[in-house]
Amino acid sequence: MTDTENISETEVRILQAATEVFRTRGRDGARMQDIADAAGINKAMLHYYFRSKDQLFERVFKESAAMFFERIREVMGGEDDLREKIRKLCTAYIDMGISEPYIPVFIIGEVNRNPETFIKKMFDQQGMRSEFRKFRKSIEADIEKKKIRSLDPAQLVINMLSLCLFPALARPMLQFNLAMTDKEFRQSMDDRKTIVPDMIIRSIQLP
Amino acid sequence: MTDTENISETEVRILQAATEVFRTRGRDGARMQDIADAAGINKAMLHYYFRSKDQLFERVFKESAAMFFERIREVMGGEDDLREKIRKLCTAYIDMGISEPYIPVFIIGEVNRNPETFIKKMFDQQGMRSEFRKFRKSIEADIEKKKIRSLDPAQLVINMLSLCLFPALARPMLQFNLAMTDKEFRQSMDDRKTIVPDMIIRSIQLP
DNA sequence: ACCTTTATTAACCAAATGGTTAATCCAATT
DNA sequence: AATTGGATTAACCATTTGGTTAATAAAGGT
Repeated sequence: MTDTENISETEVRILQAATEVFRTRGRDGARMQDIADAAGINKAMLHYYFRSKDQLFERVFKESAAMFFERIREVMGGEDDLREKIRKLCTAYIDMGISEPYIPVFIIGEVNRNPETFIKKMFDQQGMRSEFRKFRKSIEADIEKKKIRSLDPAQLVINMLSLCLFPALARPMLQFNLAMTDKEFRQSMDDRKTIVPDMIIRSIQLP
Repeated sequence: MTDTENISETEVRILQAATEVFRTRGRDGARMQDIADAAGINKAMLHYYFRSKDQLFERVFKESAAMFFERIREVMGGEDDLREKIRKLCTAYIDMGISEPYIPVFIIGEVNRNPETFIKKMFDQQGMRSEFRKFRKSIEADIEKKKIRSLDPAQLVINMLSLCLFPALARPMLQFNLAMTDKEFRQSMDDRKTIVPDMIIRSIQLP
């Protein structure tokens, strides 16, 4: 996503540091000084390159959102058979929840604290709505052909995202209340890579 | 939860205002002055009754957590048949997501920004772990009696919470990207009160 | 009426924080 | 070598913010 050409090394380091700090502390919790320290540069440089905290945040958020939506866009727009799409998407999101859990946490967290207009502007650039239209069409075709039971495509998407992403969002709570060790939690996320698609597929199968 | 006796009217108003402000703005985003304004009192009163922002936040968080866990505790510990438990829990949580969406958003949001020790201390008082132990036992009994397929009780809990709570957490994102109006979203949440339990129950049924 | 305790307020304070500035450094250009 | 333009820094500034204080009002007990 980030233009690697025509962008100074300092700028890259700032963005990396800002991403780290914003994702862990959130927009309000993040301190410009902390970002500068993490990048190993002077605080004034942040403003030199990005003018304000708002603009720096916007940049980081946009890039995180792009990563977040990349998978779902690919899968929804792809040419695979529906079952295959479901398996791919679940694996991709559960993996993201394991290896980069801060991304969903960050996106969901900020989306809930910001005015609609701001968020809409960011999501608009993701082109999700057109991909979803395609996906809806292909689902409707499958229903027509009686390959799957009649269902609302939006509900299918919501179910997939819920089952894949919620555990990453709620990890500290789940792990504590269900009395799981780090290892056990990690193992159960691995298990979910088959449990979840199986469950989804069973839910769309004809009776 | 809140002792209505032995607590001044001012204290109650502060707590209501603080709950409102913390839930919408988050701990870091919340300003003591805003809370005072919302309560219609002087800022010094906040410190008079609750000493510090931290302690006020802790109080609000604890009460929110109590509401959040109340349902799952009831259901997991109850005497109902498993299918009935599942239906009750799903309805309760989806309703919470509709009528008080800030509660799950708040809990999940803060849990991800705070040190483990802090959170653990709060969750400990919810007595969730012992309820979960009972629930696990009853599931294992059902598996033994071949009433349901063999499964990990923790995964069942994770699946229920995911399908019920994620939509409330991700609402702004889902609604925008799936191009749903407020009315449509609300309707689809209502639909989920049957979709979700059906899906869960189908997933635990013997082949 | 007088005293004590509790509640409430306005004014104040110190620290933190986002942002600015003026000076300096440094590499490329002439 | 001198000039120029962007990169970088230390010091500074204004505002915000959580928290305190000292004075006052109200309530309760004697």
